[in-house]
Amino acid sequence: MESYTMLKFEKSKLHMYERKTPLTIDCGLHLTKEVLNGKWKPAILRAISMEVKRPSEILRLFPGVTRRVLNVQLKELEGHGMVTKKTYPQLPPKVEYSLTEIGWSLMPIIDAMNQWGDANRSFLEKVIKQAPKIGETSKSTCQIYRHMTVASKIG
Amino acid sequence: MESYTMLKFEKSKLHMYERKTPLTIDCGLHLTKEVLNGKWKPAILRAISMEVKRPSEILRLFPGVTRRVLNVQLKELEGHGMVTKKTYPQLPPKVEYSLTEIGWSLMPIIDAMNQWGDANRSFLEKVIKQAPKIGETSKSTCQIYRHMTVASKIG
DNA sequence: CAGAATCCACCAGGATACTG
DNA sequence: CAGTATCCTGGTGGATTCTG
Repeated sequence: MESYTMLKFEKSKLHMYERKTPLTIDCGLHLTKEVLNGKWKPAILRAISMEVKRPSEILRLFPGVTRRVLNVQLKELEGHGMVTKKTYPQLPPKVEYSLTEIGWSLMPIIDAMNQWGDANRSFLEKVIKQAPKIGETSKSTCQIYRHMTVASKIG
Repeated sequence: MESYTMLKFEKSKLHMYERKTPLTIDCGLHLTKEVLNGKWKPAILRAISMEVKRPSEILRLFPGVTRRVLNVQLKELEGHGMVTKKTYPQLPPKVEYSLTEIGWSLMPIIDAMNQWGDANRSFLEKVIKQAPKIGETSKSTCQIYRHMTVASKIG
């Protein structure tokens, strides 16, 4: 087609053309994805929403996450206004995170993700294993359900 | 609260308790995240759900995505069973993607993400810009709304 | 227990060019 | 128009160590 020839020889012009309706018509998808961007962010938010709010507790909950990574992601969540951090000036140090209002408003989405994954678990585990590519992520573990049990026992 | 005191002084007990069912209790969150893992995956799914099903159309819709990346992510989505690919053996080649049933079942989540991002756009754009870290991702553009308009005109 | 500082490996994804 | 092959880089997140 001619347009292809154009693309080859008049690339700059076409480029300009494309750029005419250029940018920043971001859809909300990307904003949300940005906030949830991080291997453990949704899980962390979910944990905090279930009263697992101390870093050490969260670490116990997710054996796969490092202290550094947890700190980084918590800091990002805090920077994005999804959680607030409360430090108790005592020894040993004690820190608690809580969801902000907007952080709470994220929970339906996270719950939906969780439910969808659970509902389709067998299928998903199969196809994800089949896929040669990123199938590694499945090594991440999540003990949140267990914690719920434990928590209910504690409570 | 007493539960917290317990958590402090009988930590080891709690710890043991948690560790007893040690691992691989992946929660659905990670499965979902795996499927949606990719800078453009949700947007692509959304596009396909709105009858933007040809690669060239999708490319036009998202100026930020490359052909190669689009192909990769489409292939992953196909591998995960979220979309199916139909190739028309003709010249010029024509390809159409459609959502599978399970792919469709993902749309409520994607829509929710989209709505949440839109509903909190001003706040999110502010805090994401503030955050020194990953604020770059905002350069991604999304013309899906534009396309909707265009599509309605075309249709 | 909380958290910061380094160092580092890996890969997602962008740029480019070519084929059918 | 669709798809592949290379090459390259930036950033995420893992490991380790040290402080308060």
